[in-house]
Amino acid sequence: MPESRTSYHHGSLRETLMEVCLDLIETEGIGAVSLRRVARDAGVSPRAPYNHFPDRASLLAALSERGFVELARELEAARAGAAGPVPTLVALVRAYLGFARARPAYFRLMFRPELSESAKGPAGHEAADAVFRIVGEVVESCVSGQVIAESEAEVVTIALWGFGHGLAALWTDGQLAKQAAALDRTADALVDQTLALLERLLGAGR
Amino acid sequence: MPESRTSYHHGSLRETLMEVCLDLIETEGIGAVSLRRVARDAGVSPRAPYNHFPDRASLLAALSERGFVELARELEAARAGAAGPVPTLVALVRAYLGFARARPAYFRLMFRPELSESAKGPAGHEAADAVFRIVGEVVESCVSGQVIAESEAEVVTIALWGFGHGLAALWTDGQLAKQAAALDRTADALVDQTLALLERLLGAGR
DNA sequence: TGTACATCAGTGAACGCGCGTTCACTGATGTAC
DNA sequence: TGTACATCAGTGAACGCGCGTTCACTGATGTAC
Repeated sequence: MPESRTSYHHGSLRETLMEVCLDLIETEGIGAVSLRRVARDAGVSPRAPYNHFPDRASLLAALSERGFVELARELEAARAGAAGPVPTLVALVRAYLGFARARPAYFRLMFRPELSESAKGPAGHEAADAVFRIVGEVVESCVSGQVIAESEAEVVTIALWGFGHGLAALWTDGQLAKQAAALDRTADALVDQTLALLERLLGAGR
Repeated sequence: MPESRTSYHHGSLRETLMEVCLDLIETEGIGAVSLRRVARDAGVSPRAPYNHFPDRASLLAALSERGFVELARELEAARAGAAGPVPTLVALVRAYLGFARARPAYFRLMFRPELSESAKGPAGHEAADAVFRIVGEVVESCVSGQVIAESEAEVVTIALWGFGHGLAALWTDGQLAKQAAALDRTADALVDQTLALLERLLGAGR
């Protein structure tokens, strides 16, 4: 993704490095990410990234944080676009899955503790908390709407998170496609049906 | 974990290398695994592992396969120890979570496609399929027991897998502990309650 | 509007390192007779 | 039971490589006067 550069200065190298890094994670995995490689792919000398990130870990941490911000944004959008407690909850899970599908590199990075956890600054933690808070709030609205018992709110939140996260992980790692093939289905269809099942289950509690 | 060796020959180096590798993954992450490092930790020269594994990828693939075999064994044990369709299904999920908790190194390795998928031989795929087959069979018995509608069997299987896998992943990656702390609970308690919720949900379908 | 100068964001060479893997070798073990 | 020999499973040095990071430098840009 190195757009050919005409001037000595790049203009937006920081941004380019982040994009290149995401591409690299997506196509070759996190193992392939090195600052040198990212620089090379961005068409810049090995030293150049150090003007924007103090070290390799910082680049990954910055991406992880941005991933959480993006995810929070998409969850907010899903919430805004849905009506009623249960549809909103399902929309949230759908958005979580859609994010993992559309941006697998972010998804992989965000939940890989050994690569970013320690390097994650307070901003990163805050972004991650925002995601969980949104889910919590929507579950809360389900409690108000008497779809979920108050005593179960926390555990339902965890269960939903696990459910969405697991499907997302299996999807981005190709496991779902493999099993779907064995069932003569596509992974997409399977996910859709699974979400429908979830909606029925939650609706039954109403 | 290098037991001091007295003889020139190690006796069970292959086994030792695999154990050392698991330890390494658990304590320092997959990124820390190199053949040289594993050899060093096993108290053996850098060349020694090549008498047992043709290359680095083979060691990881062998471990991944063994992980699936172990998981299948534990799921079988859980099935054998439970009575009735729904309790058996819950026992399966519990066993899946227990496996991830007890052997996080295996769990991480097994589902990391970029590290083992391509290198995985037919034996590896077979072991992975066995795991999914067990879950499928138990869901099938739920269909026979009229706990689950036949039309929903496949999608319930996927949903359960996603649920269990997601909780397991969040648990082993420390995410669950983080959120549990925010709720003034332990991750273990949260998982237990979530499994109880699952049991109630499945029971309601009876 | 020009000019001097500070600062920003690049280059390219170099460092030391651990890695995967290979080479030639050797101590220990097993087997045929 | 001994002995010659094949084979197995180690050692240790060496290779070339890409990596993270640093150094000294330089082209481009912004700012004070």
